[in-house]
This record gives sequence, structure tokens and C-alpha cells, in this order.
Amino acid sequence: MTQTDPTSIRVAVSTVIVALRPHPDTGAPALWMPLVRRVTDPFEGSWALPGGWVGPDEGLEDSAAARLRETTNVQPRYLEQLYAFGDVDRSPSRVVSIVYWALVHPDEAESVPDDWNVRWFLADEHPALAFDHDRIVEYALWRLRNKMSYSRIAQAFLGDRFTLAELRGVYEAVLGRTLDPANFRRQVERTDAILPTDETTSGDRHRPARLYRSNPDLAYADNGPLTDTTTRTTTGATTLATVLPPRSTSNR
Amino acid sequence: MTQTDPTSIRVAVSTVIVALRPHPDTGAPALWMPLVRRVTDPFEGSWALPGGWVGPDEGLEDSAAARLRETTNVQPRYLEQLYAFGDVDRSPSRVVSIVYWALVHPDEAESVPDDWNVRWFLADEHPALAFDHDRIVEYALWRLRNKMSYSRIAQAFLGDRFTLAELRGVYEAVLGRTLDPANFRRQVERTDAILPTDETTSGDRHRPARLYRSNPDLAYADNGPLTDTTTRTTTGATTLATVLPPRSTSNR
DNA sequence: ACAAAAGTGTTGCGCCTACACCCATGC
DNA sequence: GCATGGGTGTAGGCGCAACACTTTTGT
Repeated sequence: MTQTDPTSIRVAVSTVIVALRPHPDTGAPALWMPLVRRVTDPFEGSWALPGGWVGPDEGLEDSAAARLRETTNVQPRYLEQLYAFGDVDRSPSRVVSIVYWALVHPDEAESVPDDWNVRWFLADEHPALAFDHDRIVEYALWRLRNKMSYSRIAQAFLGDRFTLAELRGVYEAVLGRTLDPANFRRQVERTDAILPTDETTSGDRHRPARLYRSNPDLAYADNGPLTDTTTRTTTGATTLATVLPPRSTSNR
Repeated sequence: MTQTDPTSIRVAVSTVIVALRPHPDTGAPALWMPLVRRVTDPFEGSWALPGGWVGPDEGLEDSAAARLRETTNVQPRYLEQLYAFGDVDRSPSRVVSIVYWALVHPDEAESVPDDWNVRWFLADEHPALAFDHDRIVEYALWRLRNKMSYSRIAQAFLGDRFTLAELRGVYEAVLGRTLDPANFRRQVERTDAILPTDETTSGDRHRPARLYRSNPDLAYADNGPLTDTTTRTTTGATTLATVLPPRSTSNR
């Protein structure tokens, strides 16, 4: 069982952060992600995912959250482990990266600096990244699009109160196609994922829209027995199942 | 970004191996997993998941496969990364474990020794395990049960040729409930996941059953952009979608 | 003949799609 | 009044669950 000395492997965390912001051309909601510019040797000057080393006294998720706050000043609404990348040649030195993905809503996105070190990019128009980060981003987006259809993570993109049109906009941005407003409404209202409030919008040049809020008793996603032993009231139900495929059943 | 020196963290791999074998009481197919007895200090004498250290020149999945062969003599039909566990206190020393899960079919299960060092246990009746391995096993089984409903991994439990009744038995064992043979047949036949052969069973005291084989052009699961850059012909389609929930839509 | 599992037919129901239509507000 | 999106109604179709029924073997 015991192999060669393993102390030469270092452990890092990185996070793919995704937020919804207006597309510069169309104005429609689109996926954006903040990237950081590398200032040290491997891939110096390239853009890369925010991250850093795991401290000796940090759990992995804690470490991801800490590096996130340090590098991009984000405290995400949703944070989930994506995958562990550990190919031998993915870095000049041997590094195993535990990669997380995070969803932030617009308020939080504001706190991210947009300067020489950190910049927001459209998720599908980012420059070539350092290390194997291109592949990682691609996988994160694939996972996001899949998970959208069987969880409530769409809500993690929005603020406290939102209209059904805004929620639908999230789905449309992530799935890349329009959805029927009438049918979307019925599907999402049949679940208990969101709760209506008494408030409505106003000032638009059309009928006011009711504002909804996330059901606080439900987590954004059901990660099963992995639910942190803390006080998460994860019930496994009501997910707005089949927004996704008009075409034949596809894998996840 | 750079934190304290991270060289004190060691990286290990472990694997939850699952196979289908008859239940000792009922004879019906049931989930079994081989565990190894620890022979060194932390948790010496306890049962634990097979695994070991990641070598400096090994990729993570290669390492998992290698440790698997060394400890349990298994070359699994299906191997997928499950999760990275890295809580600070999960081991006396600081260890980050990249955990995989593997499915083996009966032939391969034969090659696993069943002796003082390695023993097969019913998946839901195993003894208390070393480290956080109880939690890991629980998560692996949850993932297996979920993934069963939107992938073809059930076939990884079976040999080259199998009847629809055998395939249905896999689903029934994993999901823990019976399925209607007629509806199951139609659902699975509508996909191109399995192909009929000319062969049939014989010797049973009832009508012979046609033998099927896995469609070699399809991977057991679609892991998206993570598909190893090698020659996997992963097409993303035809998964036998809704065997699962008679009750309200549940999370994954 | 009978048991038992393989395999086929049929019906009902729920959900999803598409699209027509009404409602309430700003201008 | 009119444009615009919010919100409701409704008909068609597909897929699944349930279960009756036929087929083919071994004993």
C-alpha cells in the first residue's frame, strides 16, 4: 500500500465563479466570470481561476472560500466542489487542485474589483487561461447547465426578491434558449421552491409583476449525505424537473 | 495568495468498489463491497476502503486504479471520481483523499481475494470503518442510486451477455424496489443502450429469454468535457430516464 | 396439463407544449 | 388608446404506470 514518498505533491484550491450580468451587446442576462491575472512564474501575465494553497489547518471548502475572499472579495451564495484535478503535467511542479464552483448574485458581484488584477469576462469569451483552467471552466459550465435542470441553483443568481421573469431569465441565459413564460410559471409554481410575497414591481410600462423569494427551508441543491453536518435543512424535493430537453433524453 | 507552507499535506486515493452478488438470505441480487483490513497504526485492525498514496508520477485516476489492483486485484469496468475529502481532522496526520467509486461485474469480483486482509460485505451491513470512510461509503451509495436513473452504469454490473430480467435485477437491487417487467422492457428497448443478440437462455423451466449486450459505442455515463482525452466514443444520449421516482420529483 | 417467466397489448392519467386570450400599468 | 409584459385558459400529444393477456419452455 505505501508507495514512494508523497510529500512532493502540493494541494491547491481554485474556484470557478459565475454571475449573471447583462450582455454588453444585447443587454440580456449572460454568464460572466471573474478571472485573476497571474503575477508569478508559471504562466505569469496569463489569466487564471482565483485560488491558492490549502493551509495546513484549513478544510478544503473553507480554504476555497478563504482564497476566494482574499483574491476576489467574494462570499458566494452557493459553493460546491466540482472536481479534483491532478494530472502529472498540469503544472511544472506537482499540484493537485481541488476545484470548486460558486454562484454569486448581482449584489455580491459588485464587491468584486474590476481592475488590472481581476477582471470580468463573458463565460464563453474568456481568453486562453493558465494551466488546465480552460478545461476546468468548460467542465464547470457543463455542470452548471446540467444541474440547472434538476436543482434550484438558478435562485442563487438572484437577490432576495425577484420576479418570475427574472428567474426565467436565469434559465434562459444558462440554457441558451427561450422558455414559454406561461409554462415556466406553472412549472415553478407547482413546486415549493419559491414563495410569493405581497410586493410587486412598479414603474415599468406594463402590468406590475409579483415578487417572489426563495423558500428558506430548501437548499439550492441536494448533495445527499455530503450535506455539511451543520444545520442545513435540506429536504430532497421539488426541483422543477423538466425545463431542459425538448430533444431526446440526454445524459447528466 | 501564497499561504503557509503546504508541504505537510499528503494526497491519497481510495475507492468504493461495488459489485452485485446474491443476498445470503434471499438469493436476490444485492450490493456488496470489498473492504481491506488496516495493518498499520491509525485504526489498525479496522476495516477501511482500499487505497494508498498517490505516487509523484501518477495521475489521480491512474493512481486509484493502481492501488486498486495492488490491494484487491480488481480492474474495474467503471471508475469515476467521487469526491475529494480533506477535513483537517479526518486523520491524525493531514491527508486529502481523492475518492473514486468503481463498479465491477461478477467475473471481476471473482478475482478479489476473500481472506483475512480483504473481505466482502453487504453494502448496507458493513462494520464501522476507519477514518471518515463510513460517510464516504454512504455518499457513494447515494450517488450510485441517483446515477442509476440517468445513465447506463447498471450495465457495468453485468457480464458480456445478459437478459433483460438480469438488467432489471440490477435496477431493483440498487433502487430497492421492484419494477414492472413489461414497462422496463419498453423503456430500455426504446434507447440504443443495449443491443439484442441471436442467443437465448435455455434450461430454465420457462420460456427462453433473449440475450442482450451493451452497445459498445456508448460509454456508461456522460461526464461531459471531463471525458478522458483518449478515444472514448461518448455520445450523450439515450439513458433510460425515468425508472426512478413514482413520488414527486426528487433531487439529484 | 401446469407453472413460471418472457414478451405484447391496451387504457388512463399526468405533464409538457403551443398558442390564444385577458389584465394592468405607463405613456 | 396603445404598447408591453404579466398572468390565465385550453387542446393536443407523449410517456409512463398498471394490468390483462399471449407465448414458450421444463417438468
